[in-house]
Amino acid sequence: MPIDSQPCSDDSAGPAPAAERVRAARILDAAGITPTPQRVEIARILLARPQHLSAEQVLCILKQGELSVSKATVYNTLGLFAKRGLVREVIVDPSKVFYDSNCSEHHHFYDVESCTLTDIDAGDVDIGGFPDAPEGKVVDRVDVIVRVRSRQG
Amino acid sequence: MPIDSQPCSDDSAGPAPAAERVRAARILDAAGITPTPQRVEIARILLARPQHLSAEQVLCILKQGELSVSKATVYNTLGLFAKRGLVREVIVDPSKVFYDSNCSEHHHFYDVESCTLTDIDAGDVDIGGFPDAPEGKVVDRVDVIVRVRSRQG
DNA sequence: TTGCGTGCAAACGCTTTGCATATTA
DNA sequence: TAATATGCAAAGCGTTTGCACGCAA
Repeated sequence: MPIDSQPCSDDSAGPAPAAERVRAARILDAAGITPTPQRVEIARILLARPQHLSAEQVLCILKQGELSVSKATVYNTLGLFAKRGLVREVIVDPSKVFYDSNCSEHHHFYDVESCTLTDIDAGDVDIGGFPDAPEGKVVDRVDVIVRVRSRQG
Repeated sequence: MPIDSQPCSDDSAGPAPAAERVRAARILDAAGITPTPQRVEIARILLARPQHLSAEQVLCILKQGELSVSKATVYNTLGLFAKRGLVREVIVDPSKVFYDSNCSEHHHFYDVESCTLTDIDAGDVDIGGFPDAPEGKVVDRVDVIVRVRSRQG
């Protein structure tokens, strides 16, 4: 089980933070989520671009900023975002959940050595029909996970 | 997050235990695993038929038998079996790993409410080609997980 | 004032580890 | 005898929960 201690960094070279915060706050409003400072900051980080971050990574990036956000709030907020459809939980590693800010339909490569996710465009994978869901059940979501590793691991 | 406290039971109405143990011991031998009593018992339970059990469920079934097996041994053994290809780890729930005794290629329905896995035959899902694995990487395994829930969840 | 959001610390649950004992080859 | 396996309890780690405080409607 690889331990990824890759240092985190908020290397978003995008618009000025203030503008990003406004954008983030609008997204929260649209999702019916009260845009508190902590939530706006987390949204700003996570929704800046399509990416896959664990709660720990989000917490680490937050620590580099001015606003202090507790661990519990990070977990609560990420859970809330996921419930409201702002991000998607990606479950590929038993030791942690990744939050994916790319909400369009797509799939993933998962590098089991670096614990890193990479998107696979939905158009690049055809999934032929699969059997009907069990009686009384409806399909919630289909995940395709392609686990990769270094040659001759 | 649904809590499944479904009681466990070793309802294998198959061959007599003694014969099953012999079979299990042979499988362990073939995999180069020393067939100790604990390992044989776990193999007997898990490999009796295609099924998906969590470590906790295995532990629970073991408690109903005569042989006592510690929690640590269950985890060590399941991890060893997975490493040697006797079972497959199925990661669909952040809170626990399932061990799948069906090693032929196939995929899964996962009922997020009952935390239950059901096989989907590999032949029933066509996966059109996906992009090449990232540079220097090889595909280890492709998982398709169809998450299902009750109608109008 | 009523409710919601936050921070903190403690609790939780699954899994792993350390070490002494027991078993296997 | 040398190496491996087991049991037990404790430690780890990601995540959740309980509760008091703070702030907005």
